[in-house]
Amino acid sequence: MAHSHAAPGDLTRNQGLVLGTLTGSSGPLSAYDILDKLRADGLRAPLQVYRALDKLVERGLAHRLESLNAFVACADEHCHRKGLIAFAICSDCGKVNEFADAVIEERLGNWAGDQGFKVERKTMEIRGKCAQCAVVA
Amino acid sequence: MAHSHAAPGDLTRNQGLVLGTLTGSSGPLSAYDILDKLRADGLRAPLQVYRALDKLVERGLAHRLESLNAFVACADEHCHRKGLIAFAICSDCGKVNEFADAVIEERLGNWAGDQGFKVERKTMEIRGKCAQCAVVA
DNA sequence: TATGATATGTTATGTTATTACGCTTGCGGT
DNA sequence: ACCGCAAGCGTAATAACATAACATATCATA
Repeated sequence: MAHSHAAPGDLTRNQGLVLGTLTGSSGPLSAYDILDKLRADGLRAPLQVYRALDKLVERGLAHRLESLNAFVACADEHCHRKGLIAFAICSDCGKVNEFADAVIEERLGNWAGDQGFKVERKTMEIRGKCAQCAVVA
Repeated sequence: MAHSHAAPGDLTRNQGLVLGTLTGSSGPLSAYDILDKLRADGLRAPLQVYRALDKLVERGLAHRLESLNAFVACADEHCHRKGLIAFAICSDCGKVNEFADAVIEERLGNWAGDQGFKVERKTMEIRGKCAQCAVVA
């Protein structure tokens, strides 16, 4: 399964804390942001956060935004998205919109097939102004 | 023009040195990799490299690979690609293949239009094994 | 020649991520 | 019950990536 969520009960303490922090945030958080929010819960070192994030990302419960060096909780709580996930990141308000597009994924698959390229991970991020922020500006 | 190359003569000394280093490399280089290669030419501080990279990226002569925190020279010397550029990065040999796909770009444009999202930058990177490395493995 | 825009050089600092090491916990096999 | 192993955890140190702040220099052009 490319993107299977699991019950929160499967999470370890640190993983649960980190996921909870991401879920409770309105925007992406860096690992150090998360660490700061979890000091009260006993976390002390970056590695504790990075290890939890690795597992969460591996299981599809969180995503890494490469262009931000930050993380978000997966917006899709019910596993509807199995494939490529794209992110639209507002450079004003910081909000992230997660979406999927089967056609894009197919084109990518075709290209890879033609080239003999064996895909392991895909990153797609667009930066700009969300509808709200575009109007204001 | 979204992606216009200019004559090398337009480049400053530092910009020329940095672009030359990227062009001479078979794979992506981090800013610090570049700095190390240019110490002999008198460069001493990361900022000198980052400033040159900023300009080169702005002019489309180089690209930043977000998922690697590294940079490559633009592979397209004659300005044929104006739009979204995607990168296929081999996790074995490190080589990067640059390509464009009009359909993907169109889908992205449609999505953005529907959402009222004003696109400023696009990042698309796929990680995996290139044809050569996939065979060997 | 004065002005402004762009580039440069240098030091210090901030931010993101990993290496290395050892201990603990849970669990299957004998 | 005991062993052995895999996964997780805690801590300290360090590596890798990036920017802030400030001073100086270069050059076109008004």
